[in-house]
Amino acid sequence: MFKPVSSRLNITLLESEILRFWKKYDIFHQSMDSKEGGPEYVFYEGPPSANGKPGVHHVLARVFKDMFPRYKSMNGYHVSRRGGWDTHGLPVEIEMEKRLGFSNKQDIEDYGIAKFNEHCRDSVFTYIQDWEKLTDRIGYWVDLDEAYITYENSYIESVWWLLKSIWDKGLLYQGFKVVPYCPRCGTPLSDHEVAQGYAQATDPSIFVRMPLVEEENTSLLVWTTTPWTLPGNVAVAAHPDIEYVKVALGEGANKEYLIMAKPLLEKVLGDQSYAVVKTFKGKQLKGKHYRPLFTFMPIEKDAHFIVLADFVTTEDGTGLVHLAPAFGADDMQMSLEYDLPILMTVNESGRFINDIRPWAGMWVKDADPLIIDDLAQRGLMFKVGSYEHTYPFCWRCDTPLLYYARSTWYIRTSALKDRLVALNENINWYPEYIKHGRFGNWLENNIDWALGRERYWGTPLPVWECETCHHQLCVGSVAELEELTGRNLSDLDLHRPYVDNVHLVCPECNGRMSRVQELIDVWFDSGSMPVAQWHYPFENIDTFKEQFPADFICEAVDQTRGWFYTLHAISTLVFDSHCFKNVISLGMILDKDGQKMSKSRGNVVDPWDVIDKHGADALRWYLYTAGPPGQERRFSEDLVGEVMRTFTLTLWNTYSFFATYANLDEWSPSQDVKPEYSDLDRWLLSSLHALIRDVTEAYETYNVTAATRPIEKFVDQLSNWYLRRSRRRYWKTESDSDKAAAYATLYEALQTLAYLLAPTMPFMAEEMYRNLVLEVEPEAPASVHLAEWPKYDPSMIDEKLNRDMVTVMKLASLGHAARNSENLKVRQPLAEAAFVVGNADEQSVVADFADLLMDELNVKEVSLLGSASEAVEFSLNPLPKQLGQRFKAMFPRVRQTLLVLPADQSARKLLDGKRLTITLEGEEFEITPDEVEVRAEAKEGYAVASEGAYLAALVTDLTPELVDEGLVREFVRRVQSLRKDADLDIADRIHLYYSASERLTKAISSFQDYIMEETLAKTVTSGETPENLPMLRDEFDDEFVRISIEKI
RNA sequence: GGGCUAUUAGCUCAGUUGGUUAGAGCGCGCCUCUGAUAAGGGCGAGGUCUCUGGUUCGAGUCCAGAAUGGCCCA
Repeated sequence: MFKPVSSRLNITLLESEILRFWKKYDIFHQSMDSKEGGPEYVFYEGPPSANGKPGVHHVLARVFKDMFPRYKSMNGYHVSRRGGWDTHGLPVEIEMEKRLGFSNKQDIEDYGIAKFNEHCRDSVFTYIQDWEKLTDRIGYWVDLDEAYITYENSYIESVWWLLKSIWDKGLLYQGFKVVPYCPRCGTPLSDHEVAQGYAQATDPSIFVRMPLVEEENTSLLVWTTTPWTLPGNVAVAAHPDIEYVKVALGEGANKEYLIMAKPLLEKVLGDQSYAVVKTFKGKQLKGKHYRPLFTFMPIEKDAHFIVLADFVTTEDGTGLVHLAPAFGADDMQMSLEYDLPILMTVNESGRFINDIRPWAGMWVKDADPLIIDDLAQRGLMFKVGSYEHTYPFCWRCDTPLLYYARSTWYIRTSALKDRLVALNENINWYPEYIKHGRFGNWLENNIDWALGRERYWGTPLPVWECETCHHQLCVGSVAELEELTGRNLSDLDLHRPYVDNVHLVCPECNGRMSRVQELIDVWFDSGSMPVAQWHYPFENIDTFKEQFPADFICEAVDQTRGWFYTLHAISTLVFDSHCFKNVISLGMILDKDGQKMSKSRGNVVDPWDVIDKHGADALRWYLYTAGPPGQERRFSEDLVGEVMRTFTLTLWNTYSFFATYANLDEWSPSQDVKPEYSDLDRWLLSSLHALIRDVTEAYETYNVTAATRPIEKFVDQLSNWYLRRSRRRYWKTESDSDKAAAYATLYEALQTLAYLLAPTMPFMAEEMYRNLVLEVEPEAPASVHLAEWPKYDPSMIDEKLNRDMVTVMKLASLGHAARNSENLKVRQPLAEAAFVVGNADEQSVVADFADLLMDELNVKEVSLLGSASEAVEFSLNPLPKQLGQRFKAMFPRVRQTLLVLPADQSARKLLDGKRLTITLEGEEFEITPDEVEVRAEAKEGYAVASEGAYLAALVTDLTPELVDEGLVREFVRRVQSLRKDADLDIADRIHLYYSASERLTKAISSFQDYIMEETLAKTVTSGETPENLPMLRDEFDDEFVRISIEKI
């Protein structure tokens, strides 16, 4: 016996029971332990940070992460799924600053780094319970008890080891990074802060001559709005593909040549007269040297020549851009590319340094007019004006921000660009376009990783520098630090400020060494997890080797340049290996109007609202099926409700139907009656095995929609076609081989669905499995998640049968349409339905599925209308695909020729499988039946419906017997609804009493046996009805009836 | 400003190597079926496939440009 299944589903109750069951028997750990010794499948959890509440977008990532480990586990793989938490970084600090009411770094220093960091450490798990609860509730199986935590000493030590490896390869270096900087506050501003302070500003707009060294009397014309940056100039950038010109201006002694971009000639020179001497592409300027405007500072490297850059535009200026690497991000980038010197002409207060003699100590903006004068006096100023634009100011003090180079640490990832690109080829991306698009482009244009952060709560950069001789060394472990200091540091917290208090003796000069101030980018933390989660190489050496690289990772698309990149970069740098083999990059979740979900918009959907209402499975299923995973998706609770109605409940009720009737019949998979499968059964099983095949294939290629949507379609066909057409087979009293086949087929389908749904709807699958499988097979694994993934049997798949059933469905649909067109209710039996089908192949379906069609359409007979039929008129539809490909440009004429042929006659030929011959411009062509569709239409006077090559026609004449039978079916339906209203059980027997009008009474008595069978009536009595029984009166088709039933 | 991506019915999405009448589900209206179902079936309303050019006998599909949304980076 199966556990009874109510047709009413209480989803939250069901899911909570299953959660209890999983917990009680620790099924999650069993699912790992039981596969010990099997092949490893490696999954990496991208660590979330628990200092904010989890939202529906976290659910998205988590359910996608969950399905593949579950699938692989069912296929015999051992999948350990270690959780992790990201705990460092600026967001944590900002949250804490807010709470403590701080507004800048000085506040933190005054408060004390130790105390501040202690608060940060405490705050990172503020919402950990929300995370754990939600993770558990949605059925995401991940090992949070063993989760790695990025702030732990062991984790940091592994990160140090990685940094040391990179240091040893000479790839960790100190350089400059240009940041928006407030000279008054003495601090860089974050992007967020900069965005608050944009305002309209007027700056000088000057055009300066930079004379070329090797071309007489010829200057580059260069534009800038920041004259104070000119003493820092080291190069000029031109666009490689823009056209430049050399123009001649002036007369006699004033004659000179200028070089600038051609499209900007008019704008810059206005109505001055000039002559274009030469036109050429920007790339031809590359490497030409010019005389520096200023020579205040000594320069050791080659400088003052033309470089090529894509960021040069022809919107403003001259198409030649002055580069001062200390004061512009693009400029700095070019200096790395061309190895240019970096001239720090300005100090941290925004004033010129002493080397800049005429203006030393002057606030740079004040120096602008003086610099302009100086250049003008030397004949280098071509034109002076002013320029209005938006410019960022400090949101605190309104000082104009300077873009200013600060010393910081970099990883020279650009040195390994080719490896980064090559190793990306080993990765399977889903969606595929990310590989060579967003990610590949990013790698191709790789720039060095700016690693340093001047902050407090994070992994300290383990570089010590000598205060005397500036010798630097990188420390890769606590043991190494102990050796260098000769102290026991096993209790040392590796965070600031404690680690800053560790000083070393310089091996070069015996001076005192201190740690540099910086922390590292928090992305380096998470990108280190393959190594650091195991405290490799200090422990778990074998485990690390077994768990690297990952088979599968999955996060949202915003991680492309975040975690995906840092994983890839670190493993390329340290191991020369890719880090993950398969990756799914998920689209973002938007609200129902396509807007980004954000707290400020107030459109954030709380996952709990959805889960409490529709359950975790429905939410999961929605997320898998709603659209391609890589695409952003609009989310609303209603759409999850739709999953519930159209999929979950359909499946549930099929399952409930099965359990109910199987129990009534005491059917079990081991019963002795040998099943005799019908075509309908064979069709369902054929579809089922094709489904197993397709879903398995989809999992193997990480195609989530293909692994889920077909299941939905199958369930729809199972319920609304197979079961609807088979219902009577379960109702009938005798337990024959046909009934056995019906049960066996439905059972196999439902049981298989439990397995196929296990990775995606773990709750529903568990419920079905435990009832359908465990109840009859107590030795089976206790959970579907411990069971084996089903294998398909190719011999069960009958493609022809699958196609035929599609045709049958189409004919049935047309039959219904035909009834509808004449307002003929399905309850009214008709004498005959006749069909036309498109081609010879399909003609057998009408005979093969005659019973099914008769039953579905409530007709006494079905037949096939041949090509000779009088009832049908044919026309030709030349098929553009076939004929177009064959005749190309001739197609329109071929089509015309076919359309003017005598349609009826040609169609009959084609229907008999013969070819047509047409003549076109004196040439003869044979047209095959595949190239023309024959369309059928009924002549007047029949109830018909047609679509393309298919047609259904109904014989509408009614005999008195057919009318009687129709009346009886109306009567039966009313008895049934009375039974239902009276809350009778489906198997309850009744006494049936009625009184009715004369015609109906006659009909009822002549179909008495049929009525008794349909309504489970032991007796049918006409006349007076006993008192106090459920009763119904009704009128239909000019007849009157009163019905009462009595439960026996 | 740059890169990537998307835009098809009121909503959520399909749409094969280009094939002439662009589909499904939900929602809406009418009808119908039902002792598994919160369901099923039929009909109907609802589309300048974001726009502009181009290639082609033929473009939702290919190419170029633009607009708008999203993500990332400046």
